[in-house]
Amino acid sequence: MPPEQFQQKILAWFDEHGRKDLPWQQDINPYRVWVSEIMLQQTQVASVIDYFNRFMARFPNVRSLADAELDEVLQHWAGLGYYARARNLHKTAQRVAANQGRFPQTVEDLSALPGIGRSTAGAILSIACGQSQSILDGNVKRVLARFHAVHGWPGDSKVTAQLWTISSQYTPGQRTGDYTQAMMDLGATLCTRSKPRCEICPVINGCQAYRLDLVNQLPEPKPRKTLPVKRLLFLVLQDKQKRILLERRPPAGIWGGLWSLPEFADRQQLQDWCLQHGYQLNEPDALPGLRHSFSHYHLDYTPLLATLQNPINCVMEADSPVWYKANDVYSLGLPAPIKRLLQQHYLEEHYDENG
DNA sequence: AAACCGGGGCA
DNA sequence: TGCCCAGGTTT
Repeated sequence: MPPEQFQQKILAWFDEHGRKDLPWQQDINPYRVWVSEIMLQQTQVASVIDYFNRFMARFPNVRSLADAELDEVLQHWAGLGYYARARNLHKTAQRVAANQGRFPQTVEDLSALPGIGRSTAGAILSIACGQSQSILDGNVKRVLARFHAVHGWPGDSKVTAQLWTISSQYTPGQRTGDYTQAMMDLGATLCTRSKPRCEICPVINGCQAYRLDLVNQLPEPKPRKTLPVKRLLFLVLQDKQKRILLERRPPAGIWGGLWSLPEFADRQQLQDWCLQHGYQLNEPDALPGLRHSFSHYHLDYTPLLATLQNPINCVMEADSPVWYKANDVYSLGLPAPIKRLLQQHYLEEHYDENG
């Protein structure tokens, strides 16, 4: 989609559906836009409104903010979090006040101020100063990553650079302030991280992620440095003939379709399961915990050893569990950690029998 | 329980 | 240059 058409659709959507009655969209000036942008970096629109109004009532202009005690600024920030930003706000107000209250009018000079980066500078200059400058906040990153089907994590420097290029290509020469607000609004309300409302998006026609059915895959998440850990219990349940209970796993997911030991998130789940199946167990012995690592997570599991007290009513249903003797287990194609666990178990059993 | 957010600060 | 951080909200 050519940039002119993209801009026209975005601006038409903004005219019809965009929010235009937010407090910082009234009496627009660099000071109000700056404060609102800093607040909006960390908090949703709905909660920022009250903070912004109270902040403006107490610090109506950059001079009043510069002259205030830091403690009072922090008090008005209390509850927003990221308190370093309130300190930066105060420091920057003092620098701007020292410049006769005039904000720098270039991205370079603006972003030299504490707490103002390239994107915030672009927002201030486009919204409050009528300049044609691009932004790239989290919302716009998501919109553009999807629109151009940009793979990779947007926080990666190469991906960020790519997205800045795209952002510049689409930024209009006219009505840039409205366009900036529209893009942030679109990302916040339609092109959301989960459950995006593509069916009412003004630029669905040109959206590559939509065309390729990648909307839910893009933007890609931050690569995990440490793999997540899942914890569960495996039940080694033995009957009086020393057979072990095995279940067939569901066809999808890890070890799909393989035989395995019954697994539980916790002991309560185990109890419920026993009740459901009419199994009466002695109190299970927990063996030392073990770890099995997959490419995408670590599985920390605790084997529980228990003995069945009551005889089994053998129900021959399609997905009923089976009881297997030691030797049969090995021919069954078990997941490696389960196989190891059972081998270990039988070795110990054997050892016990022989004293 | 973990991702997210834009910029600062440090190796 | 790249990594970690803050801290409240969302998923």
